Amino acid sequence: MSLKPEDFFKNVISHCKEYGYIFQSSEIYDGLSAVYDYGQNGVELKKNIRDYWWKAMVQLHENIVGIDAAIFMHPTTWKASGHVDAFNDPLIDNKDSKKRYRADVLIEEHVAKIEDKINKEVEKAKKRFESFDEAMFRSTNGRVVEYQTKINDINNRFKAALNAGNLEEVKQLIIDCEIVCPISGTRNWTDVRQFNLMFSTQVGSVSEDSNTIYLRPETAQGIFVNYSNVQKTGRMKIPFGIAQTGKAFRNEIVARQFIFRMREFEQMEMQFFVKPGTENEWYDYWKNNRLKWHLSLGLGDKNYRYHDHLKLAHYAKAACDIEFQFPFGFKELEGIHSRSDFDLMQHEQFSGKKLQYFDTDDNKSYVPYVVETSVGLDRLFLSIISSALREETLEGGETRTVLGLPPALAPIKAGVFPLIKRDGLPELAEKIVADLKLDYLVIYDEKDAVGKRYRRQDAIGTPYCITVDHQSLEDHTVTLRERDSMQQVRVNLTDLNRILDEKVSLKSLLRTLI
RNA sequence: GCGGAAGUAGCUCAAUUGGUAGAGCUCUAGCCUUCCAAGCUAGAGGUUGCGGGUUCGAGACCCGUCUUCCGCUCCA
Repeated sequence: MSLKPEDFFKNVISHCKEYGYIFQSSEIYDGLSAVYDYGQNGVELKKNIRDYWWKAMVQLHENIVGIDAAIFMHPTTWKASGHVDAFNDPLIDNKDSKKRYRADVLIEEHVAKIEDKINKEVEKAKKRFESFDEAMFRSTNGRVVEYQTKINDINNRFKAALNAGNLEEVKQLIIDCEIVCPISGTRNWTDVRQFNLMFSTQVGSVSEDSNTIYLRPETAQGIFVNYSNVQKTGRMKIPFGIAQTGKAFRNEIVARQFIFRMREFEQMEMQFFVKPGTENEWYDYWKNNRLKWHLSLGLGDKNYRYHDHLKLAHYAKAACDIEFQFPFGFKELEGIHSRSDFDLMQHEQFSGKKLQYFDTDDNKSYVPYVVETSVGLDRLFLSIISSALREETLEGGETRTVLGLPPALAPIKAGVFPLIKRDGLPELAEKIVADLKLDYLVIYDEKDAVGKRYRRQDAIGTPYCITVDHQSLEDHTVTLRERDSMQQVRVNLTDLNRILDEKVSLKSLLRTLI
């Protein structure tokens, strides 16, 4: 593909729209930013990806079960998880440099500078006096006391402002401290805005107070709060996992790049509960296992890489991403995190319920450690569709647009065509459709020349086309045309089911994982 | 949120300095008959993203707004 990545990405987006994969949300009302709808083909591809993940996780692992937790959860869940506190950043922009800062960070840095000044005074004094009482110096030296008072004032004002949710006061504090933008050097600041990661809504009648609940920003907490339910009712023995797919919602500051970062998106997560001390080996196991799953899609091994996190989130002991080479560069596709016992401990503390596991081998109880695998279904969708789309130049200079989807994931498994629209060919084709549709989503098409029908199916990624001709009426054979090679073979009607089963069923993909 | 670019039929794009909104593909009905986007006939599809303004007249110029793409920023 000689197109620039930027233009190629535009092609992907318009192809998605043109062929019923993805539409912008509420398009007739000018759209809704960073929200997208899946069309008639998109919903099938997405469902197939989800099924493949689910079967690879739940069906192929005897010690993994699934759940489907509600999107609404008790508000305390998000206090326990850290989402309420950790994601309420006050933000401020410098109008000259166009740079955005966290207001709290600006103030903290300012305070740190004053502290530096104090330390310098202390150092100077240390050199000057033989016997030096640092505590005494700090509490009596005029300049140091002045600095310290300033720091205390700033901290007090800042805390009070944050607690009161008074963002104007935060801005005033930045102005009063004469904080300048490190880039532009100016004090030309915008107002401070609070950015909330979580969407909130009200339960019960509208006017009742303090019934605010959140739309979950991750599905994982639904698993953690059900840990005990599943462990007990499923008689699960550690190590075991709980899988879940579902919608999550994040109020991203900038949500862009098509379906890569959306405000409403679907996660596929699996939380694996292990004995403390064994988390590292399980972390490695899932790191390998998940990459193997991705590679099985056949999108090209060089399109994937690991990215180990150096800076870790508050709950994590180790974390890595599996990144994929999207049209706009390598970006996170899946995260594998060693979450320690952080989440279950937090929920124990906030709920007052024991979330422990009695290990019969050791004859003792403990809170299990967790290794998480978390993949974005929409990102996976984008990785697949963007690497599948290609434009080929055929002999004779014609071009054809092909969506080379993994056959097992393709929305429509086969197109069934009568070569011409008479002589009983449509009837036989309809009969084939009636038979195949019990197992697969197939499509009947009799409009236009057969070559055109082949191309139509190529563009939506249908892996096989079955064409009925006059010979079919005599010997019950049809031509089976393969999408990528455009090769045709003559096969018996009675073999169709077996051949499709081999080529396009999820089973064929799942087998590569074992 | 800031800066840049863009928005015309389902898709890809035209439309002279401001002067009747068009083509190809797609789609629908029919003819023809046929293994790789064939041909013919007829038809559908538009308040030029939306709202104001300037003008005798706006797709074009001005203002606002929405959406998308790119860059910055943020990202459990």
